[in-house]
Amino acid sequence: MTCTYRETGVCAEIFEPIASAPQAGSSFQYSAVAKAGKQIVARGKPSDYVFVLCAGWAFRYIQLPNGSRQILKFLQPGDLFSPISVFEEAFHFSVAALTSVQISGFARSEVRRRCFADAEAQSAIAKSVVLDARDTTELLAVLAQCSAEQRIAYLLLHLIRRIAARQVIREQRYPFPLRQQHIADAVGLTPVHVSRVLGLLRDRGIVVLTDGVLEILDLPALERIGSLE
Amino acid sequence: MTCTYRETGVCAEIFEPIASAPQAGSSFQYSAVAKAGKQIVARGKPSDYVFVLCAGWAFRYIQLPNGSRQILKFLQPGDLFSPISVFEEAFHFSVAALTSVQISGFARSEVRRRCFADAEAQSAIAKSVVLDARDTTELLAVLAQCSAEQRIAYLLLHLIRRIAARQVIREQRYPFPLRQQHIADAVGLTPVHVSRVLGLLRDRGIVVLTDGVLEILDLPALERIGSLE
DNA sequence: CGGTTAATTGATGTGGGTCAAAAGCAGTGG
DNA sequence: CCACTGCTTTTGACCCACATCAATTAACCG
Repeated sequence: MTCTYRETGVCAEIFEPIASAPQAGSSFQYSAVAKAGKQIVARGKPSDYVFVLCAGWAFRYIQLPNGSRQILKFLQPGDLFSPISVFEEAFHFSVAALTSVQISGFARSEVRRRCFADAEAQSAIAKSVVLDARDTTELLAVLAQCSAEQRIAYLLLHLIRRIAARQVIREQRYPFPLRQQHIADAVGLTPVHVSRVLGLLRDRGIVVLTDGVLEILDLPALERIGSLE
Repeated sequence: MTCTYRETGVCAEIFEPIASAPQAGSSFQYSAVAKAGKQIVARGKPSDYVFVLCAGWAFRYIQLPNGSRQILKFLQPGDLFSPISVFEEAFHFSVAALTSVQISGFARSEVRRRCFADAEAQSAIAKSVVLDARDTTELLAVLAQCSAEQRIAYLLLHLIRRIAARQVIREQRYPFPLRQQHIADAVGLTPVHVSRVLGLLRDRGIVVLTDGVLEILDLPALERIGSLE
C-alpha cells in the first residue's frame, strides 16, 4: 500500500523509504483510510504517531467554543498533517477529511530518532517547519487586515500554486474539492458572503468555481487583488 | 554585557553560556541597543545571526502593501525574535523596538551546530518552535472568528500570562508599554475602536489601562470574554 | 419522484471603520 | 511660569462591509 502522489519535496523524501520498507503491520507505521467529512485527529489528543496524507484532501482546523471553525491549512497528498507534530506529543489542532483520504502514520519516536541522527532528514523537517510557519503567519496577516475579496483571492492563489506544484494543469483548470463553506471557514467569512464574492469574481471574468473545478480566467487580475506584493 | 532578565525557559538556557563566554567582540556573538520605535530587522533581509531580546519590549510584524501593519507577537526579555529563524537565512518578518531595547545576536551557523550536536539544545529549540506555532495558530483563529472585545481580551490575557511568568505581580498591576495603536495592529482593529472597547471594559470595572500599566480588576470576567475555553 | 445538501439572491441589521474635533499630557524653549 | 508643539486618547456623527434571516433554485441520489 504505497502512496501514489508525485514527490513534491520534503515529506515524500523522508517518508517514502519507511513507508515502502517491509514493516507494514508493525507498530512503526500504519495506513488508514477515511471518508469525506470524517474527523481524523482531534485537538488535544495525545498520539505516538506522525501522519502523512497519502491521497485525497484534508484540512487542519480549530473548533472554537462559540461553535465556529477556523480552517488553518488545506492538506494535499504528501503533506505532513503538521511538521510541528514531530515535536509534540499531542496535536494542537484537529484534522478532517475533505475528500475521502488515505493516510499513513509513523511512530513519532522513530521519526525523531532519524531526525536527530540524519542531517538530511533534519534539514528536510526544518525546511518544512519554516514553510509552514511562513504560510500561517502570512495568512494571519491577510485575515486580520484584508477585505473579503482579498482574503478569498489570496486563498485561491495560495491553493492553485500548491495544486500546480503536484500535477499538470491544463487551461488553468484546477481540481478543487472545497465547498464554499470550507472557503468561509478558512478566511473567516460566512458562506453567504463567500457566494456573493465568488459571484462578483465570476461576473468580472476572473475566476469560475463550479463543481469541483476552479478555472482561472484572469490570473493577473486575481493577483492584483490577492497578492501581498 | 550580560542579559539581565530572569530565566524563563528555553532561550535563556541555551544562550546564556554563549553570551557569557569570553567571546564578546568576536563574530560569534554581539550586542546592540535600539531606541523605542526603531526597526531592528527587516522582512526578507538575509542575516547570519539569530537574535535574542535581552531587555525591553519589541514586536514582530509584517507590513502589508496596503499600508497596514500586522503585529504577530510581542517580545519580552529572553525571547528569541523567532525560534524559526534558527532555520532560515532570511527573516520572514520585521521586528521593531516597542521600548528601548537591548539585543544579542548569535551566529546562526554556531547555533545550528550546537542544535545538531546537542540533544538538549535541540529539544529546547524544538519546544520553543512548538510554543510559537501554537500561539500563532490560536491567534489566527481568534482574529478570524471573534469579536473586537474578545480579540482584545484574548490579547490582554495572553500578555499578562507572559508578563507574570517573568516578574512578580502585585495587586494585578502589570507593566504594559503598548500604545492603543499597537493593540489595534495586533488584533486587526482601528485605534479608535480599541479606545472604545477599552473604555467599555473600564466602565464595567474589568480592566484599566493607563500610562503604561494594565490593571486587572475582574480577571474572571476578562476570562469569560477572552478565553478560548 | 420526494428528500437532502449546496449555491444563489434579496431584504434588512449591525459591528466596526472613517472622519473630525476636542481634550489630556508630556516636552521644549523662551 | 507659560505658550507652543506633537502625540495619544476620547468622543460624536455618519457610513459601509459583512452578517443574519429567509426564500428560491439547482444538483444529486436513493
